[in-house]
Amino acid sequence: MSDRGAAGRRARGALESEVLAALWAAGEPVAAGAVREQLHGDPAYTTVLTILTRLHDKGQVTRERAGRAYLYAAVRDEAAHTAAGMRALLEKGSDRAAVLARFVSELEAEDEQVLEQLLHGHQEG
Amino acid sequence: MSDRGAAGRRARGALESEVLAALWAAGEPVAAGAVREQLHGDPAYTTVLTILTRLHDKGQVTRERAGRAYLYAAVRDEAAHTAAGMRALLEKGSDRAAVLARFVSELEAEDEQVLEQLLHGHQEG
DNA sequence: ATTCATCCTCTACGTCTCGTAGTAGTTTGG
DNA sequence: CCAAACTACTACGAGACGTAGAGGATGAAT
Repeated sequence: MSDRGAAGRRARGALESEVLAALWAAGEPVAAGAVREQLHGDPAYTTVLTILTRLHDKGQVTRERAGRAYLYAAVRDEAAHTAAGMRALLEKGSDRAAVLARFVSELEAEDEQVLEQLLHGHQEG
Repeated sequence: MSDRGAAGRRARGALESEVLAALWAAGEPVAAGAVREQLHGDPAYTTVLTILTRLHDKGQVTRERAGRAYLYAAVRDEAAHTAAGMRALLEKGSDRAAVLARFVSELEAEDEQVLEQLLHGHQEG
């Protein structure tokens, strides 16, 4: 019955994101059932399995046997995942410098400072 | 029949990207026919129109009347478009600092220098 | 070994977005 | 008014994803 209530079906990609988030939150390999418990809307067990299997097929998730069950883990943590997406976008463009310029120009001041510190720390080695 | 040859159908999103790229390359508002000429695979005129209309519906493209025709233009240039995508990813994450750390840690040295210069120039206020 | 409870695999369907394109309507120039 | 060019409307196929049931496999308990 999936009490997604009036929400109905999730948006495209939402469940995959939620599953990944659950994996990140767990911090260690977890079984499908455990993942399911972290999801909103109480999806069926098989639904979660399907998502985990698809993520596995796409290489975004690894799994290891633990007795009769599999324990799933995200290949990358959230930060790496997001950063990889950002780099993918950056590299798809034709003028990376221009993209970076735009990127920082609309970045929040706080993030900007974080960035600068990261760059300094990374360059003095 | 569109001789995309053995290539067959484009991947999801590919045509939209190509259309945007054509718009960026043009640099000024262009008619659908002109856009079409820049595309690979010789898609039908109406196909291009459909894509332009959809992009317009999504607010990614503007159009202005020019006699009987419309002239289309991308709302953002490529750099802004890509940068916006990157920022959207960044802001979706829960730990922006961590994401930025990952981002720069795997960035090419060249891009890293560009970034640092941009930050310096931008922070002198 | 048999049974039970889990967990997994296979299969399937609905929906949404996108690639692709035809047909009909509109506008403009001759 | 007619033809050419352009737009709008409509539609279909495919792929990804949300969702989930039926049935197979396997470890544990008896």
